[in-house]
Amino acid sequence: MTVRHRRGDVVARAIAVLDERGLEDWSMRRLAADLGVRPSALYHHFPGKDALLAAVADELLARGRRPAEVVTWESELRLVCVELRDAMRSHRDAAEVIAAAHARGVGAQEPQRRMEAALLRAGADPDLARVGANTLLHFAFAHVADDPSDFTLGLGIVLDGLAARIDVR
Amino acid sequence: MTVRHRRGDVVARAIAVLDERGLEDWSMRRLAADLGVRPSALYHHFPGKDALLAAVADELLARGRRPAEVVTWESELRLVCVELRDAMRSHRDAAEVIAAAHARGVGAQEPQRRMEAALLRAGADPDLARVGANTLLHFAFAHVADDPSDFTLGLGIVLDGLAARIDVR
DNA sequence: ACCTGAACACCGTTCAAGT
DNA sequence: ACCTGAACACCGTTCAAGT
Repeated sequence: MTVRHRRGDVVARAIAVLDERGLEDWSMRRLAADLGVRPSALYHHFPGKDALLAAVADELLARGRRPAEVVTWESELRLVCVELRDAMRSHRDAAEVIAAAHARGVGAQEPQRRMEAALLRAGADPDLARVGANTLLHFAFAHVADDPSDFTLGLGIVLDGLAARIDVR
Repeated sequence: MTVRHRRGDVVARAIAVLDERGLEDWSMRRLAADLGVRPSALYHHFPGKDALLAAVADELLARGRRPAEVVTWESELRLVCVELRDAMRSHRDAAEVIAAAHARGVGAQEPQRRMEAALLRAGADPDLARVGANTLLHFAFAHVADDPSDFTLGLGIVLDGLAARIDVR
């Protein structure tokens, strides 16, 4: 008699193990044990550890999305950054998981695309939109641990710099 | 007959192994083999892997420092960011090593302190100096892989935002 | 001061085979 | 579709002992 899971079960349990143990102590073997399954069984659902953690990152971001009515481009950028920040604070070591997936180009790509699009709509030229989105994204990555007020202050600094460059053209 | 090394030899060889194999394949055991020594010998020089890699990070930053005559606070901040960027590009995976050491609070603390001091001298209040230094530091971390022109553009965005907040007070 | 020898408690991944 | 069993090639770290 064997235990049987679906892909979604595995991701959900992976997040639970993350909360219980932290990323440092997260392993394919630990997750398998937690699921009551042999390590090799995980490779039926995912090609490897990186892919599994990328799926975790995407799931955390998806959970954090909220329907939004957005008026100005600045408020849209703020919203994406705050959503991202909240996703990164939603579970233990979520920030590392999301940043790592993004760095490998294997997940967590959506926030960047949304911000780049918003900047283009605002009238930024393609270079500025790309660099600006990247700057904001990494700003959010870097300041997960800050006070909300520090986060807002830093975000304002970057947005002011962007606004100055958009108005000038 | 045994091979004998000093702390500095170990760090230098650690950097060489990083260049040859990359961080992914860097291990205490691999470094030990490279030095012609048993893994346990490394624990005579360093308490563990994290401490050894923190020493690597500090060495890479120290190598990248150049004597500078600086006039404006903006040019000083630019200089620190460029030095940091250069250190992060000086060897394979140097960026990850430096960022990880900084994140653990175990090394690579100097650039941040220099930038905070520069901002204070420029007349920023303590909160702005702290947050600004952090923002710039993580900006540099985040944009190692960018074109020099993208790096300069993004840096300008952040510096403009800072300048606006310093002038206003 | 610097190193060996030997062990402990782990890893990620592969693959033939089972149901 | 999902899992087992068994193996391969690794990890970081500790510690008594050697020179």
